[in-house]
Amino acid sequence: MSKISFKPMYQQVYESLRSRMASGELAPGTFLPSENVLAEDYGVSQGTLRKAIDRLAADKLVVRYQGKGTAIALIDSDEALFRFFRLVHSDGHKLLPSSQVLGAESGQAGEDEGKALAIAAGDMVFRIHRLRMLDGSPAIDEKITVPCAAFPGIDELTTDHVPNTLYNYFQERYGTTVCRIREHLIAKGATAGTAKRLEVRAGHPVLQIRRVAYDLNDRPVEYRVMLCLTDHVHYDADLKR
Amino acid sequence: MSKISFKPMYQQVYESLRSRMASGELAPGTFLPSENVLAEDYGVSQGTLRKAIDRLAADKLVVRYQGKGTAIALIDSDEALFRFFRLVHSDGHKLLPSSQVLGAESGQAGEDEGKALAIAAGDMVFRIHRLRMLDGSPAIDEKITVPCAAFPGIDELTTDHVPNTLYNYFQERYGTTVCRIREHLIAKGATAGTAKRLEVRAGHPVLQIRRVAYDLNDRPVEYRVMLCLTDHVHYDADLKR
DNA sequence: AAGTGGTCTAGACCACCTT
DNA sequence: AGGTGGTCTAGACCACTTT
Repeated sequence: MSKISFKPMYQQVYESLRSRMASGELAPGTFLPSENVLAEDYGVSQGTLRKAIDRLAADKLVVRYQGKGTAIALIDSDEALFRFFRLVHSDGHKLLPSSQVLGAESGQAGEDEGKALAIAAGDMVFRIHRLRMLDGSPAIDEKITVPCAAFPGIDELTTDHVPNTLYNYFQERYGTTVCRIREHLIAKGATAGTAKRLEVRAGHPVLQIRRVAYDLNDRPVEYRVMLCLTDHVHYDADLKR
Repeated sequence: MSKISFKPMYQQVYESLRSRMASGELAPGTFLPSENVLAEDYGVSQGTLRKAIDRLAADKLVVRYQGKGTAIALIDSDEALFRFFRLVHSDGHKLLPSSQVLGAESGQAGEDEGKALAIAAGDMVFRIHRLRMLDGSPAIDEKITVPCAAFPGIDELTTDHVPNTLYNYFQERYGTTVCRIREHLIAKGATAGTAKRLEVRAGHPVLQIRRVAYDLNDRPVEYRVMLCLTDHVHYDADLKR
């Protein structure tokens, strides 16, 4: 073994478990084998194995229940929407946007989409266009692009059957877990189309959020552009060093 | 001992070390006693003590050097500016803004400032107004408010002597370590004054970032409003779950 | 009672830095 | 050589959940 490739055991175990989750061998919602069993399997002590699971738990890929076991995290349930949703009402109260799907159809990836999703321009993608409301008035004009190759059969979705918690759908139907997103924010004037949908004049300042979502293998699985009216809402970022 | 107040030893040690850092007893840039010594002091095993320091290291409050010891993190040096600075050039290359101080004077806190800094409106504050440039053209119109009570003597700063890495200055002169910031982002049209300074027309869309910075005791120590031209720059947010 | 995760210990060996 | 942090082990005891 060459020296530069040395990795601590707990890291190897961490990576192994993580890739077994990525491959679908360990499915969301099920329980891991107990720490004793896993330690035996990997031929390490329980302490070393715990250190690996500590990292998975810190990543929130896994949830521990004392006395019961360790479960592979599900993205759905209670806070499905809010894990990656940083837009909050300025009054502090929660913000549960209803949404109205304006379109859902497949097409060929453009320049931007291809680059964001690490596919070739022209590859098949599926697009969802949706308008999210807040307190009854339109607040977010949202366009979502997803590579068909990663989600076979997704192009059969119709406007009336787009799930409103998409990441939950990815996980349940495709075993794809979104575990990281990256967002680029700028301020710009609303285009004519966006302005009409948001019921403001063209050029009205809107917050543009360009998001790329990554799965457990660090591959981009979704590209999303949101144009937000921030008159009664703001983007909340909390940076701990 | 009542049951509900039970805390694991490693957490007690973590909190103790953290508060000793907050009080200035453990100063930034110095080294902690060795793990063996600390374990002895606290009457715990080395493993338990390591777990406490693991958390401090995860918080980046402390840096470990194998063979040398564990140092209390300094905020200055190389990446002082970029730890909390999320604005990056759209071309990807780094962005080192030069700044031009437009004003630095004390005054009384207004409504917003008081609420953000958890002080009463009317309490003395010190304000810095500064314009940051990017590639030679103005890009950020920045107003900073700091409570005088937390930084005695800061009102003696003059326009020509405002340090450009403020958090570094807080730490070196006052022993105050900014360890967390919270930012609220919205898009809005530039006011007349801002527009003039940024050399755009009034109403031009700008990204407004309202930041509150917190010290180790979780007390707000700075309030900052940045108005950013995002024509060649964007705000970069990375959310791992 | 048996199994699970949660805490804590004592000790071994290693890699790295300093003297 | 001696001290520091980094890894790993084996075992103890506890709290919680299930059977």
